[in-house]
Amino acid sequence: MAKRLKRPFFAKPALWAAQAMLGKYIIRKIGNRKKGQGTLIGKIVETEAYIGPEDKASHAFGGKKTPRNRAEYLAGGHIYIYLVYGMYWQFNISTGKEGSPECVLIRALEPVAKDAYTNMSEYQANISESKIIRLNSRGSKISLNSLKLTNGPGKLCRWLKLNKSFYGEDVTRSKRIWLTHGVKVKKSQIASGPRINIDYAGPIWAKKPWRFYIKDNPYVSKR
DNA sequence: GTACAGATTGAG
DNA sequence: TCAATCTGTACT
Repeated sequence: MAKRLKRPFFAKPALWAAQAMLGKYIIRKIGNRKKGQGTLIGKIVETEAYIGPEDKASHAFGGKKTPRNRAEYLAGGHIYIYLVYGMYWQFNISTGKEGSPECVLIRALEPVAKDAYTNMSEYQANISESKIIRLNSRGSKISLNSLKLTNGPGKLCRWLKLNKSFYGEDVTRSKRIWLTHGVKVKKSQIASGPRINIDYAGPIWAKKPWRFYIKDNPYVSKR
């Protein structure tokens, strides 16, 4: 069984965790079997780091704490999820120690399917616990060539069926969502650039290269 | 009570 | 380029 990432991993600073999460797998168990749902697995290929009070782009800028963003302050490994533009959920995982409002925004996933592996042992080594991987949106199968289902923060939440009920959930304990070690990503394969759509933070903070992604991965959100 | 803008997306 | 869509937050 693939090992679940534990607290120490998430207790690290957001800038470290945002890069370390690349290549990790998000395992999402969906209880309703009726519609062929079982386990969804996505490899993290794009993230952004929000480092807390001093970061003008952070929801916790200046130490702001409200009912909406309180999950950012939880110990690393808790889910901070919120709605933007009235329709899209944004999936973040808090990092750092309890009381430190850092988090990592998950911006894109590569759906992982059995077919994507070159051999069965590699497949089983990584996701032996899961049974069915169904790449679907709205219950229907999609082909592996469908690159547009998880290449954005709003879209991947739709794919993983995440919503407010996950607010504050602890991914080191949850039975419906967690992370595993996935595949190793070499440092030379990691690219970085400015975070997306945070112009409101002003040029200094908007330019910080705190968006990280796997080079040449086709599932990275398009610029 | 009310105004307002947003860590996006897909269509035109 | 722009509308969709909605709620937490701030301000009257």
